[in-house]
Amino acid sequence: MIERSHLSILDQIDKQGSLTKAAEALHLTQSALSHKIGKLQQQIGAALWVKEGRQLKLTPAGNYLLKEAKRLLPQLERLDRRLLEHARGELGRLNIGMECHPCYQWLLGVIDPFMQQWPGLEVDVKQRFQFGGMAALFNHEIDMLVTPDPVRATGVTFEPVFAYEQVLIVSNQNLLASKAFIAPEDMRDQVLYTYPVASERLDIFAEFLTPAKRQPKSHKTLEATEMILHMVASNRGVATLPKWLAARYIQSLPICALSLGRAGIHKQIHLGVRSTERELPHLNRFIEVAKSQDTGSLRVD
Amino acid sequence: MIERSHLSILDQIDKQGSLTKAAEALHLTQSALSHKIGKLQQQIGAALWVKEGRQLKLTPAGNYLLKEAKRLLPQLERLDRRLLEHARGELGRLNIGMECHPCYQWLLGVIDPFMQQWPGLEVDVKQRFQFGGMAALFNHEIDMLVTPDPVRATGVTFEPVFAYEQVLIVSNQNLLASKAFIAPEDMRDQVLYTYPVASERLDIFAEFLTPAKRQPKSHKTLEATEMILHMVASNRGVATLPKWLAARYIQSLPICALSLGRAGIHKQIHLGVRSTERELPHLNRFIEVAKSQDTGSLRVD
DNA sequence: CGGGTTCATGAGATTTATTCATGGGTTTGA
DNA sequence: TCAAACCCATGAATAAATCTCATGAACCCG
Repeated sequence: MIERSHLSILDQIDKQGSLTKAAEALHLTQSALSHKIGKLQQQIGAALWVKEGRQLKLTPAGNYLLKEAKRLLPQLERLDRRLLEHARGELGRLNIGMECHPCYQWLLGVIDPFMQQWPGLEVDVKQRFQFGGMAALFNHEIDMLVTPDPVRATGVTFEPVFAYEQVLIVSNQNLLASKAFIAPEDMRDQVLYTYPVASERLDIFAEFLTPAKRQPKSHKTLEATEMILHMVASNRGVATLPKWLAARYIQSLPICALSLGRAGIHKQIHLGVRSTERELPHLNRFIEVAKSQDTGSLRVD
Repeated sequence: MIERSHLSILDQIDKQGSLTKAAEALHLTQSALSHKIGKLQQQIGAALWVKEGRQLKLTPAGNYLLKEAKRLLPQLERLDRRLLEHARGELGRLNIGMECHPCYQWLLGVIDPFMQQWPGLEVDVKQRFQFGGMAALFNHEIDMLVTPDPVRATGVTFEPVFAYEQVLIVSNQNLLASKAFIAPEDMRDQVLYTYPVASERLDIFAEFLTPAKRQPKSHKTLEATEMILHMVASNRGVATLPKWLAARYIQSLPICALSLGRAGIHKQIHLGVRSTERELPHLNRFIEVAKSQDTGSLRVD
């Protein structure tokens, strides 16, 4: 029976590079740890390490166990933290994951009214996932996924909550600024700024440039929305944003928004939850609040 | 720090219904277990059970922990089993999951040549998943998912390996047997037999009947392909099958196969793996073998 | 109200884990 | 090439934990 402590040992020996240092990290003597791993290997009937020089090197079985340790330990650590929250009397926590950068602005507008309606529930938002948002949902790392690209898979349920148009923002100085809408070939001479995301997951590529077999002059990435806007405002490039978000900046910056193609790129933000939890009252309420925001102040287009 | 043994305790008290019986199941005395849970609760600083009458009842925190236990324990048990396989010197195991009933016949034709090319690797096929095939893939319950409905999500990669047409099989006595192809309204008077799967996941509904707003006279489900064929042969209903699979039975049974719509419903079996493992030699090889089967003896249409 | 059942508790016995002390192998560099 | 530094293994002694036994209190049901 593999225990959590065994997984920690594998992990620490890997992290620290030697049994002696791992022992220290685990608040044990070198001897204690040596005894422990000896017993562990005896118990499972296979070597997990072999001595290579004076170092320990993983066997295939050890490698497998280490991989699983790195997958399972974070889940157990999360368990500890959430149990601590229960002990502190917190009602619970809603962990939200996001797979779309600009959704953050929208999400904030949903979280505020929700938290007022459901006081005591902690809300947390995560944006980075080792194995992607879907894996995080299945692993219970998050309870709800915010994404414009829902997935049809058993075990999760997605619900559209907010429709928006994805537009190109360009400097007023830019020659494109006078156009009624953008054609794929217009991008040929443009520097495109986006968030650092694989280009297959960027709508302007997936739904606009790639089908027309076009490319921008170059493609640069920036983390912060403000930086991207700054680059566009100074006419060093163009970028895509949701129209409602672009609208907030158009008044204060010398930029304008243009549809991508005559029809424009139309997207919907979806909220995904595990199907077994779809009817949980707080999740249900959150989705309702999110939908009602749709017609609220954010709806600028 | 929650240990595996703690999770087992939660699980057993839930399963057995009382601390005393759980103690027995865990090969402990009632006293030992009582001490253990006392200490556990002290350690995490929150009650997990309250005494209700002479029984124990879970608190919200306990309920949360139980839910996580039921999710994590199977993963740890799988870990034990696979480690045992390593100890026995087995090279490894390829766990394949399937989300489409009739794929089984096809899969067998792929597994055989693969196992010959890769002796020593155990292959196992699972068909039931608590939280769906995608969750099983993310949880490492399986290493490869066979499905006709791939999903675009980060963390997994799907690859088409086999194209087929989904056809309607009807008795030669059936009035439809003489038609060139089936129209949605033809189904109005038919009893449809399918595998027991949610109808949204059945192509004949999702791609044929529902878009045309039609329904069969009734919809019955059966587990076994042979039973379904028997019902069709005796003209008690109709069913859908991949064309290549139907072809195997058409010679020996009084049935015939018809396209659904003029164009027919065309599907592809996809193999999905975790993106991080896409390049693993044995998975790569399996996908190659699966693709090469495409042009092999199974290709009957 | 009494027998049967369930869980809790303290003290002592038992098992398990850890440390201490030591030794042997490997690498490094003067 | 040889000593110093580093790394891991082992056995015996010690410390800590876990478990059992014995017992008691609360509860349910007839």
